[in-house]
Amino acid sequence: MPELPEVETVRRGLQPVMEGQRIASVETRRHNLRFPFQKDFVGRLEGQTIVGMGRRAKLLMAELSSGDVLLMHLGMSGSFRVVKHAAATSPGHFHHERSADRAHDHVVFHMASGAIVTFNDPRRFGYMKIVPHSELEAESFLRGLGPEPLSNSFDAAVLAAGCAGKKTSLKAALLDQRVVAGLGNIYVCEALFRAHLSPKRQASTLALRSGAPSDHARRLVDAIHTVLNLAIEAGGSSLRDHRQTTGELGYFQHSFRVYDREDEKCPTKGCKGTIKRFTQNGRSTFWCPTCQK
DNA sequence: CCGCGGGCCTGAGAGC
DNA sequence: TGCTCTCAGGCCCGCG
Repeated sequence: MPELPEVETVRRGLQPVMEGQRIASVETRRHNLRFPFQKDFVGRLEGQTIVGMGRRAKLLMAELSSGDVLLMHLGMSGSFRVVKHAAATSPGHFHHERSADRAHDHVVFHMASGAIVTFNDPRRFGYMKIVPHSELEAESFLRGLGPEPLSNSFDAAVLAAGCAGKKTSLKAALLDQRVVAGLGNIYVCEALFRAHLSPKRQASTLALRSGAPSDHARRLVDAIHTVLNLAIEAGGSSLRDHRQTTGELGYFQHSFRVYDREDEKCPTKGCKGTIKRFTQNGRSTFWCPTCQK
């Protein structure tokens, strides 16, 4: 499911019910997700206040008053849901507590406010890990991540430098979280389409030209910014698993220009091409061979 | 450094 | 209905 826009959508949904709130209790309903829960996982959460709910790449990061940080990754099928709001703040929005007992609800957060938040993950590729704030820099899930694509630290020069010398395809480079952090298969396809760049192009062709980033790099950065911002505004893309924390679907899938649109007419004005699909690095690439060069 | 295959899991959809 | 097969938004490993 989740690439940067979906994770950001989840973060924005969790923030009002978790940030500034104390965790009363936590249930783990199995011993593992992708990895076994750490020893005393629950004990390090209960009683703590969530000072901030942040995001880095596809990771949610809940900063705790203890100085620990709870890292949460949605894997392929993970989702969070606010199943009950704080009693005092939204008395009209009671949700029956049975909604906290759907299949694959693996972790349940009971906030001191009365709010209940569940983490559901059928495939269990997701994970949670508690790391002391002072050890974040050494944390393997964070170390080596490239720039945040929507931050000031990401621009055409940075992207070009990240692609320099890479013999792999441009698509593979964009999926490499060390080059830019947070893109996945959908948004890479969509950004390449919007930039009119071929997924097959060698990544190094975006490299600096006599010290300045190429127009291609500029176009691609613009396209990445545009598609991520539009997707966040739409609450992410729901192909199967992604839900907002309210349970609503995201709706950016209706705005896909190439992803999952094999055999459709290319939406580029004046282009007579047809959207094609092929396998690249073991994953489906959707593109228009006529206008992506 | 790179591509590839396999693995981790479950569920949805297609075809028979 | 039900079986079998393929595929899925992520990511890691080992191999050649």
